[in-house]
Amino acid sequence: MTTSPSRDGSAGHRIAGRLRDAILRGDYAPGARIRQEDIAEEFGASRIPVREALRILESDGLVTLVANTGAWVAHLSLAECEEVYQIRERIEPLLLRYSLPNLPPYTLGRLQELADQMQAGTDVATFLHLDREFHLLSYSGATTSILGDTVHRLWNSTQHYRRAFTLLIGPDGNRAVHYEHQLLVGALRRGDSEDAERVLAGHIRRTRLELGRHPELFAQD
Amino acid sequence: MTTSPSRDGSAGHRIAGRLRDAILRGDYAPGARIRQEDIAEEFGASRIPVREALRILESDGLVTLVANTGAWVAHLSLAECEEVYQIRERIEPLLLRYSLPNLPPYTLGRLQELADQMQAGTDVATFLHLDREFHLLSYSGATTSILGDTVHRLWNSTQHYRRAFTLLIGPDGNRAVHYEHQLLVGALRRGDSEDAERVLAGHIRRTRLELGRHPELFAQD
DNA sequence: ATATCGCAGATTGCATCCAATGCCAACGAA
DNA sequence: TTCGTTGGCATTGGATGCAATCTGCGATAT
Repeated sequence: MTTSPSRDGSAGHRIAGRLRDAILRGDYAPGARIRQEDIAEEFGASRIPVREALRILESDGLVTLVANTGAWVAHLSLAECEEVYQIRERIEPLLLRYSLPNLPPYTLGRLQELADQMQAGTDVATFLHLDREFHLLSYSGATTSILGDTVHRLWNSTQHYRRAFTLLIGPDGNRAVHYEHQLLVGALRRGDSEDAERVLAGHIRRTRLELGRHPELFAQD
Repeated sequence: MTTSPSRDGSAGHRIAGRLRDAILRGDYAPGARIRQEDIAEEFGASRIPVREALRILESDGLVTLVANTGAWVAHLSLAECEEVYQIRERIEPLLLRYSLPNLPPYTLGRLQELADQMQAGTDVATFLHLDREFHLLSYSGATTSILGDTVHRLWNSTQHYRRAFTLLIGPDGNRAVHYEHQLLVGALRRGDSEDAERVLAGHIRRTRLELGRHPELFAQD
């Protein structure tokens, strides 16, 4: 009774979770319209929990709602995407600092595994999955509530462009990514918070600058 | 047209706005329970738009929802509040940097007015209002979407504790606040973004450290 | 006396139906 | 031909009623 039956208790949350996965997986393109009735039918529910789900996803930054008009899969302009990366560059090192003292050896080992696996080379979909797991796992020691949620939101809202970018240049398009991952794991294993923060900030910053060189990813339609 | 003024957005948004003001004004204490039916009756609406409003306020960080159980006015622990200030310390200078180049002379003059007015001394309620207007106005030149919203959320979620703290030490409890405001306006008028960012970061940091000396503001019940 | 089980009241969650709003195409006038 | 208007249609927003779930109090057994 205290386990987790109420986690996905409400239909609204269940629908939100499934929709979130679908959007993050790329099943819906940014800017695509979402009709309440379609989703309701797809999940065998009425439109009330669908509206609930859309609200949740809006607060996640994955959906844009316009009153009396409809819902669309959120899309970012290049400027907005760079903005997100600027925010991440400043707060993810902070989150990492909260996390580092609480990372158990097992997790540090797993991080090394993930970095090695990415460096060894994989397909794009796997790389995206591993990269996401790598970074979010490095934050898993943090017991923060607001900061962790905020970072999650930022990751989600840029997931699509991260995929588009990786598809463009390939999972090995820039070796620096792997070097930075290795340096980050090294700093974490030494417990060197300061160095880890610096490497991470540089990692995010470099990604932002690379993204800025590909405005075609943000073409409006 | 002859009906009620429901044209300014959906009823859910109207209710959310009114509730938000009430919470920020302190009409509801953190941790207080919010029953859907009470709010619905108060606004002469059904519970559907009330739930919409509660969702909006949850994404604002002002309300905590628990499935099948209810809604409460959000309350922060000291650790969470310090966390919010750590985030603000890192991203508000960034927002200020986006804003500064677009601040018109009129706004700079108004900022000077506000700083002077606070320094001249007022009651607590007025000080809180002026301080909020001052800082948010200094960000008004920024055309950012995500960053501005994030900062707004953080301000809202800590508003209650800012009020409690100011009530405790008075609007003149620490002169440094006014000096920092004056330094900030000076840097803004000179267009010195770097200095403005530094002053602002210090301002937020000092406030965080002061808050940390008053854990009694966060007593749980 | 204390802990546990169970029932009743209260509260939230969801489905159905109806109203309001926005979009769009067809029509008419300049 | 082009612009403005108007009507219908599709979609979202809201109210009511009912089902599911949780909290609190009381009874009972140990």
